[in-house]
Amino acid sequence: MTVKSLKDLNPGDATSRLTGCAANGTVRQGAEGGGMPKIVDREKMQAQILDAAMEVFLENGFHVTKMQDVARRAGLAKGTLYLYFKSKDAMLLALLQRYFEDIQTRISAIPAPQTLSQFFYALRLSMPVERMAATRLFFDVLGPGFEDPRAAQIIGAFFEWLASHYAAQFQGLADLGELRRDLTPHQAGEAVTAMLDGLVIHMAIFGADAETFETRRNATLAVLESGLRGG
Amino acid sequence: MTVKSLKDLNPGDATSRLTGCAANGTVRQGAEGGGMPKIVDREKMQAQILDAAMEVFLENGFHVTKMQDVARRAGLAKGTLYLYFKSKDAMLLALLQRYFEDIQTRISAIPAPQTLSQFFYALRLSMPVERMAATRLFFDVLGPGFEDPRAAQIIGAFFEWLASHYAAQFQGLADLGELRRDLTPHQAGEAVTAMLDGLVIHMAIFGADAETFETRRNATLAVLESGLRGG
DNA sequence: TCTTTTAATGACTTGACGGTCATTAATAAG
DNA sequence: CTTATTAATGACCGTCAAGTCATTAAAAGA
Repeated sequence: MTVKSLKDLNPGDATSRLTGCAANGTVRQGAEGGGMPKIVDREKMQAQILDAAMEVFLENGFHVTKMQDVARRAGLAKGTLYLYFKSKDAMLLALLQRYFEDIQTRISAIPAPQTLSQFFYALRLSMPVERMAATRLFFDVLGPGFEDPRAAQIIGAFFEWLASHYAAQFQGLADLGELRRDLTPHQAGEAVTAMLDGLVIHMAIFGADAETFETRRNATLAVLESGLRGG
Repeated sequence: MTVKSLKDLNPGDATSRLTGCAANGTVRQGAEGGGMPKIVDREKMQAQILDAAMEVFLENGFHVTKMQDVARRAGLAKGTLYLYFKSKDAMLLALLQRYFEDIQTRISAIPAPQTLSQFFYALRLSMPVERMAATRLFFDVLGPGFEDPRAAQIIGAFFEWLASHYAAQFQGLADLGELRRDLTPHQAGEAVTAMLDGLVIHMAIFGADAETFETRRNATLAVLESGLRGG
């Protein structure tokens, strides 16, 4: 909390020290003579720390988790974390960025559906049960208890992207006559996004097992599918 | 946090001191002779404190709000709060209980709809824009950052009730042929509950203005309505 | 091996806030 | 007014965790 105007998620020099980064992950800079320092790959270290952080955040939540916990999981000392992330908040923001970029990449890779049924089939696949844990984590960070608005911005931007992604697919389906005529693809995209959120969040609230979730999901998707086809 | 086994939301004697509470709000107990004490109505004080707490929690969230803030808003000293609530957590739980009992009462008062359209009309009314702030507050308290499971239980119980309430209304609509045949009223209730959650939560995430929300809501409800009618 | 430069460490500092309690104020009967 | 009883107060305490920094370790050229 209390982070106001981070320009950079990295501490130290604003300009990355990785300018001369080699492919194998080690770095070389111009040798001036005398002894040469220990070198690490900052990006790789940051990634490893984020892996550890994601694990413990998912287990216990952001606010409950201490930097000490992250350090222990990463096999480092607490102080070391601050060589790679300016603060706990900065670490979280980097983590969110990476997480949603990853989801976005995976969803983008799914080929455009030719029918509504195909669309819903893909939907189920891109919405794994494991996402429940992540959703619970985001609760920690979306409410007014988290001062930095960037967390909400990152997540919000993802949902906007998702809605417009669905809208694009619905445009294609509309051209094929698979979508009711009185809804714009854009509106349909928004509706589906809201629906999916509701599903996952319900799972998170109730701590429902996978089976309960599937029943609910199927009912919800059935309603949604015939609702989109038109009545 | 760290509240493990609260038996009582009230501090002090387990048996309420309000046994002899008069209708006007003051209390009398058997006089033994000598001077008599200053008396206040515990329930009324608790209600006033909860009013103040709700205000500041909605403005800033649960974790960010200090007991000092609640006290200031209530026009009391911090220590006084602990005469009426055992802890900050206990205060929140009492607040949640009251809030959801209130919503439940109001929703229960809506007469049973005779058509699907009527149902959705009532739905819009029972889902005011102001609820967005409350939803944001609950994020604070639903995630893994909040140790006490009772908060999630209270909210979860409300949604279970809501789903079954909708299910009962859908049963009636099914008898009138207003509902598709391949969905049980129970399933439809779950679906609608998930959908509503998604809507409100989206508002909270995006900080959307009322107009944006209405557009989204209308699209979503249109999909839902024709989805429930059958395709 | 020696030296230079950077990386890693964890005890310590700092600040914050939930909760307590000795003290003071208020009430009302005698 | 006195006195008994309860209510209210806010300085204080204990705890806890984020973030710092003087110190130590590691790497690698000379």
